[in-house]
Amino acid sequence: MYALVDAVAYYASAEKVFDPSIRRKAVVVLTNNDGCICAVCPNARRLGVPKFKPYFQIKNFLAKHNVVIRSSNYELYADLSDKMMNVIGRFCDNQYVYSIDESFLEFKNYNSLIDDWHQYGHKIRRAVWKETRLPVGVGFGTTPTLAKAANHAAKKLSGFDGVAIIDDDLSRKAILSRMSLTDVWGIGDRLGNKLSILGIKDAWDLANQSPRIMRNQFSVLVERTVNELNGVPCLSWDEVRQDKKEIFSTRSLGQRITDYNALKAAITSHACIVARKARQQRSLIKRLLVFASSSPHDENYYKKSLIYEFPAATDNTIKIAEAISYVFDSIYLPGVNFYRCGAGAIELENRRFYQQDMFSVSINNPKLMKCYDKINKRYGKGTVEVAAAGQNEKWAMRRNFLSPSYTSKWKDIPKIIC
DNA sequence: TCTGGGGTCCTAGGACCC
DNA sequence: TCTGGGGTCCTAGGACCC
Repeated sequence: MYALVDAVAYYASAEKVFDPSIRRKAVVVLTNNDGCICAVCPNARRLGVPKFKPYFQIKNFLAKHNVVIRSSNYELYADLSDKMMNVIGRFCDNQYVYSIDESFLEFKNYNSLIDDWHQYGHKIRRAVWKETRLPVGVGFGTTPTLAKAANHAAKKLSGFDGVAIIDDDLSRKAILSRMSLTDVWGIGDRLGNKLSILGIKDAWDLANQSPRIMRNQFSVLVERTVNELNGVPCLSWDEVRQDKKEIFSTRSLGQRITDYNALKAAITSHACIVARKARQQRSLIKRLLVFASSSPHDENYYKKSLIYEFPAATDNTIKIAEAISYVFDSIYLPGVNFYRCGAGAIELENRRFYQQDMFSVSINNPKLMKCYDKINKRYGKGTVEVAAAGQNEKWAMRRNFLSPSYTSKWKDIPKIIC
């Protein structure tokens, strides 16, 4: 048995944790630079607030309905996510944290222990609420895709109370026949359209297609989805939680940059984030893509990217920052209003199979990086930083509706006044 | 005044080589 | 009359997810 547990409108719910005054209100959270709406709490959803619409286009509507607006507070969300994941992880054999608010659970040795999955789901929900004040939905299924479907039902379909289970044909049909194609994990707008042209109307229809034909007409991915919808596991636990093949860090800049040093610092700090993420999954970076561009909405759209190949794959932040200085001059162009930039590891190697560089004196020093990560974990991000990543915040993102970092900054710790 | 997210994976097509 | 291979690498763009 698998489960998918995720938070209801996570960012919006996270904003409500330390601010009970907005718990019953309609709340939305904006993306970086307050660009688009990226989280809509149930109350706001009822008003019809759409997800991923540019904020400035819907500003008046939100004001009219007294919707509470918040900028993304990643420090807060990341910290609450850790707490939430810790609670959830206690309830299963294996947990795979799939995104900031979702985790897959695997139950190997529980089948004989649990006679009522519905109750068990509520146990998880209650524990998470009690310890973090975050509302979660729990979906159980015999494959990861069915667990996802059950999770959808738990949160979005009437008649469910935050928990849903797909463990036999009856429950499978009952839920899938009420789900649209694009509610199925792996089916987006495009595939949804193409499938509906073939007369496939909902998730249940899709489940009843021949996997072979789906493979021929579309791809092996759709075939896999069909199989999974029928309870045939195709995504093994290891496949669900494979290491990333690419790791990117990119961002739109709070304000446009023309300055050489400012852009260089911004890109360097992205590269350092990539390095940190690579270390987390024990990968080394062989090739790093570096890019910067103006806004695609501007005239004279400028975009330049370069690939730096390391002689020997590395996860060393210092070497990676160094690489930026090698390529930066070929990316920067005076006079361009840079709007986006970033870096991405596009070829990763497993550290276990590390090939040492015969000609390099300094080998990868895992101790240094371990220490570096530990300090930053203990004392907060940015405590130790490569100087080239810069201290100046000129390019920091725009966050006009930022809530306090209640759990990660001393000055923001909530005070209880009696 | 001006505003338009971020991450990952996959594939088609072009360039180049032998 | 018409015909012309196969592999690798790179890039841009598509698709999907949250």
